[in-house]
Amino acid sequence: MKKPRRVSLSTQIVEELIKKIETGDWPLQTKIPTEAQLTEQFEVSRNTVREALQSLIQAGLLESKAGDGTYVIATNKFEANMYHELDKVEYQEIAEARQLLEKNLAFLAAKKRTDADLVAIEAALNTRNNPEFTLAELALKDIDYHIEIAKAAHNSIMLDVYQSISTYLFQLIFDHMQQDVTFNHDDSQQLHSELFEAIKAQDSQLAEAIVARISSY
Amino acid sequence: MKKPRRVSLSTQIVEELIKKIETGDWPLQTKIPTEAQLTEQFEVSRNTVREALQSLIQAGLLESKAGDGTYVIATNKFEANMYHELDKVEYQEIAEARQLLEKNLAFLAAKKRTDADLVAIEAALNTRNNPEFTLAELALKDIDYHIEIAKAAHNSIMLDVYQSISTYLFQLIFDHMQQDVTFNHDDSQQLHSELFEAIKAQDSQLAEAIVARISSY
DNA sequence: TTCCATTTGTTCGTATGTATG
DNA sequence: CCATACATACGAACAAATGGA
Repeated sequence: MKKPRRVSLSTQIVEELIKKIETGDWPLQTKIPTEAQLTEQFEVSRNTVREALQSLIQAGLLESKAGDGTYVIATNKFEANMYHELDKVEYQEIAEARQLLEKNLAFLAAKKRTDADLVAIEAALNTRNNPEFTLAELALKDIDYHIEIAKAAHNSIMLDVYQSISTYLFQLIFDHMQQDVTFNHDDSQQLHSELFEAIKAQDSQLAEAIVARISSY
Repeated sequence: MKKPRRVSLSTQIVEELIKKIETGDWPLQTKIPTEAQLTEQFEVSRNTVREALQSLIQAGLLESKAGDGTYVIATNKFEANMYHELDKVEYQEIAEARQLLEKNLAFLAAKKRTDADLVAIEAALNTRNNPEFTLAELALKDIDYHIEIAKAAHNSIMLDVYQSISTYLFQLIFDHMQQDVTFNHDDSQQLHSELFEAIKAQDSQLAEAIVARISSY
């Protein structure tokens, strides 16, 4: 009843544009093609293109500037609703939010992970545990690992939230590793492996506790 | 820098229509004039009328039915937000995210609340505990109360996240209260008062535990 | 600084499709 | 089947803002 059999052209274009944004083809701050270019690409009228753009502007993903162009200002619904500019937020707040979210996500992942999730998480873990990595590389892989866990939590809202701040986590994790003279590669690996095992065993309490140890490391 | 730039015709029409709705000229369920009539009345093209109507449909104040007409379904923005229709999956995810975030926020608030925060939280609590409220009003005040707690957590990221899902929370909380035949106004008040006391006493563990009881209610 | 090409913003007219009663 | 009303789409024109020459 509620499903329009025919999807309007502007809706189809909205889908295409969202794909570009979510896959990272058009990262934050990207100036997207002009309306004229999109008109040509999609072979529709400028009005139809504008209708699609208007939807995304309304949703808070795009922002248009007269005489200039249209820019990507958020990559998902949740980022769009954030009133604050993430890059102006206090370092300490990001660190705190990170720890809380990672605890929540590990808890959920342990409860809800599928076998397929386990495969993905283990793959990320093995990549992360490459001893040849520099600290910078390790920080990136660390984020990848936690994002896999976030996916296993099967809650798209929490995943969006975590991904929104993950961009800013790199600097945080990297600095942490560098400044902490006691940072130990092997201990860190050990903890992350334990986390995987807890999720595998579906021990959500343990998973949460291990994340707390990782974060306060 | 915010100079009063020219107002578009469609924006002017939006304002006229809102006036009609808010003053009660067009009460709920009113079938408003057809696009053709509005075109004539405002002396603009049908496109311009449609653009204005589209804004109000997006805002949730109007609803249009092809082949029939356009109807008033809410008379202010607050009502409009109540009409958020959630599918089953989103519903579950929001409920889950809500519980986790409220636990996190209560924990942080208990640790970091200032005396000024306490005043604000207590005021929201007292408002919430008005026994004359209907369930709908109670649901709204409930959200206000939790947002005050979120502010006391002093983490702008977590606050943003919570506020961004709070628009969806009304339906969630309202349904919960309505469907739960065991829902007890007094018990609910008691728990919320206990939560306030725990935050006041800065007992973060207890605050978190109470939220868990509230959510699983 | 002014000027200009580019780009988005607004508005109109028109045609055709789709849903309702 | 038909009249009505909304839905979608196209084309065109001019206005206004922007950034750079």
